[in-house]
Amino acid sequence: MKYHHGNLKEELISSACIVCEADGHDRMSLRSIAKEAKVSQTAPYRHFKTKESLLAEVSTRGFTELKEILQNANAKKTLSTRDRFLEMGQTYIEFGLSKRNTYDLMHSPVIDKTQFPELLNSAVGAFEELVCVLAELNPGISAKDLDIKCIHYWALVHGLVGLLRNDSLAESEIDTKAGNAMGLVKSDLRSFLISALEF
Amino acid sequence: MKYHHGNLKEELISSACIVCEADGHDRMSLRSIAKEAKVSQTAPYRHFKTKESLLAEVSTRGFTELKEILQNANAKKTLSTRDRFLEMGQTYIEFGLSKRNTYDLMHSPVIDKTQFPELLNSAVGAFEELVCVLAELNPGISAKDLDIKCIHYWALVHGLVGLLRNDSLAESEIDTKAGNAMGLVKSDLRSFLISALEF
DNA sequence: TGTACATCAGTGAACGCGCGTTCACTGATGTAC
DNA sequence: TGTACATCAGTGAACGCGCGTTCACTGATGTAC
Repeated sequence: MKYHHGNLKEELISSACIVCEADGHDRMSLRSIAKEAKVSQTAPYRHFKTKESLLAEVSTRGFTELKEILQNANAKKTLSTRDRFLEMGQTYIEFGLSKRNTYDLMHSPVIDKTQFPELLNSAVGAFEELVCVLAELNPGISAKDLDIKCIHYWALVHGLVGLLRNDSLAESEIDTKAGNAMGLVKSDLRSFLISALEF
Repeated sequence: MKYHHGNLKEELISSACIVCEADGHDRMSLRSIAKEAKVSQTAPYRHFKTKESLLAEVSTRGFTELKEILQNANAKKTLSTRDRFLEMGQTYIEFGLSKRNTYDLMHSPVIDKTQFPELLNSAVGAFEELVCVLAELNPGISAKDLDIKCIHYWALVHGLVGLLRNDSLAESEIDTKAGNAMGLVKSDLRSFLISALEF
């Protein structure tokens, strides 16, 4: 099933991922994606009804990748549950820092997740990886307490990504408490996680 | 020192705050701010060199307000230190949820904080309110451990704001674990904070 | 197998829009004598 | 106190730009007979 280009739909999605990470989801244009894919600016409309539906694909890819790397971290069965949990936290934060613009898109309200079931599924999938390891780490925990723990640690790593990305504080020339503390955390993320996760 | 309008600079800043919260910082335009202030679209240029410098003022106001409400929460001297800390956490989260677009601007990279010292100061001011209460709550703690605790709790509430705002998960029609857990936390924020803050 | 036709992926020009910013201006306010 | 002038806040038209999307098209591919 090859027409002209071959597989432009796929090509457009990966171009969109590249452009999103390069320019940021609020500055990326459909035109720049088309250019990246080396097709005319109207070609995407053969495969995506709107710009939003293409962005939804980018977001879905992001969540799918996040889920996979979390699974990989949790799959290191030579490690203790505790160490796998730590590994997942670190993995999550590194993802958020290295793919910051994609991470932003994933958490941006510009895409209405309820209109893209596949996107919602991939987002929930990443969350459930956290549920698994926390259930293993806390045997016999009630469902409600497990839920609360999940949100707790999710909020912690999500928030940390947000703070660490804020270079103006982290790398502030001004010698402030906030700047100092941020540098401390950034330079030894693992130690921070250990103390924050209260082991 | 009243010309024509009187105090257009102030008026523009408060109009900008209104428009920012209404439209979101990435969708607000200088033109709409001018319209809100009932002046021509070029009038702002008499008081602000660029759009960015006006946005910096909005962000500064946000941090200043945040600092003030945190101070107010911490000033309720009839409460125990623990309860004041809880109060501050709740206050922070409620601010993030009720002024979500302003909160976004405050954490957005569109404004280079290092170019607006007053903005940086106000941001650091809010942070220092957290330092105060945590120092009081943990007498004799080392400076380094205090820093780490600050980042820890700041990340927690910051992350929670991010998650709770994500309505597609929180109010998801689909009956997912993530949706359930989020609803649980949202409906009783205080209980969640108590368990998350590990008292 | 060859031909006529239908389908459909990709093109290039054009649309209308909102934006930040510039510019020459007007007219009110402040000031020097 | 009155007048002439300088200052400067706010105006309205215009600029150039990039954007999402539409449209009529072209030309390659697939299909029926």
